[in-house]
Amino acid sequence: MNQDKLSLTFAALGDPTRRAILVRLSKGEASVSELAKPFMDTMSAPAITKHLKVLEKAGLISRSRDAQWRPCKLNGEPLKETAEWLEHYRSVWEESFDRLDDYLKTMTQKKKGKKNVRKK
Amino acid sequence: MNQDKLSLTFAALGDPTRRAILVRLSKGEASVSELAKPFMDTMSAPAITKHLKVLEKAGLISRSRDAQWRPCKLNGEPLKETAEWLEHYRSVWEESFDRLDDYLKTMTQKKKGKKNVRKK
DNA sequence: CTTATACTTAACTATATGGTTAATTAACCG
DNA sequence: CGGTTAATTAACCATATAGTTAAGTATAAG
Repeated sequence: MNQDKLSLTFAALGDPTRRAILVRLSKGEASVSELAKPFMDTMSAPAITKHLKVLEKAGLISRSRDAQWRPCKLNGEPLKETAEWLEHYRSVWEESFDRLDDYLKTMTQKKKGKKNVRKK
Repeated sequence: MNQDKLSLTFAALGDPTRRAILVRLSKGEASVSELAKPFMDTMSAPAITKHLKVLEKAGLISRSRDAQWRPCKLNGEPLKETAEWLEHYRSVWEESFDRLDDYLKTMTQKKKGKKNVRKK
């Protein structure tokens, strides 16, 4: 099931219903039925309960109790950690222009053929 | 299978083996066997092939051909998109201190009881 | 006490995921 | 040609995921 925190978070984010729930929660606490409302026509209540469990296991939400309601609130911490993981590789996507540039230079040179890519 | 791009990317990132592969690729192109090396003792070659397919379907890597080798290279674009999705919610984790502050204020007041959270 | 509302649990189903071993394809090397 | 290396495909398996319906729990409200 991939126990590590990052994996749980990324996996939880890998579902559009769950991302939509998080977006809603970023605007403030909400009860389960409030969260379920946009999906009422396409999804049953137990399905939402399950999604909430996934989010809770990933630490993305926490839940309290208010009479028969179980208000959910967003916990940003795991989002922060995934953002930090990605940030570590920002150079990869920012340097893509540079690498395209390198590639074009290599192609227009066309002196010695390939073979300089692999080492093994 | 969750077709949308973001879901595919997040799901692909939800596995530590695949993240390790991406980390390796951020240091430059590599053949499949190079990528497989750190997992040789715990995982078979076909398992790596499958992980690479997941990464490829998410657009995170692209593959070329060099004799019997199939060098993989990282494509940062989807990482950028997931980072942007997360960035949209940066305020959520940055404001957590403020919200804690609010909470403490509310608790020390302790005048009118709860019930101001839910609307439904 | 009964009923309605909010939500969860249980049991089940279908498909996806992550892994395996064995066989296959493809290219190079002597 | 025959062998070796690189990687994929096929067939299979166990478990996880994402959903369902039906039943159960908990609280509020008449």
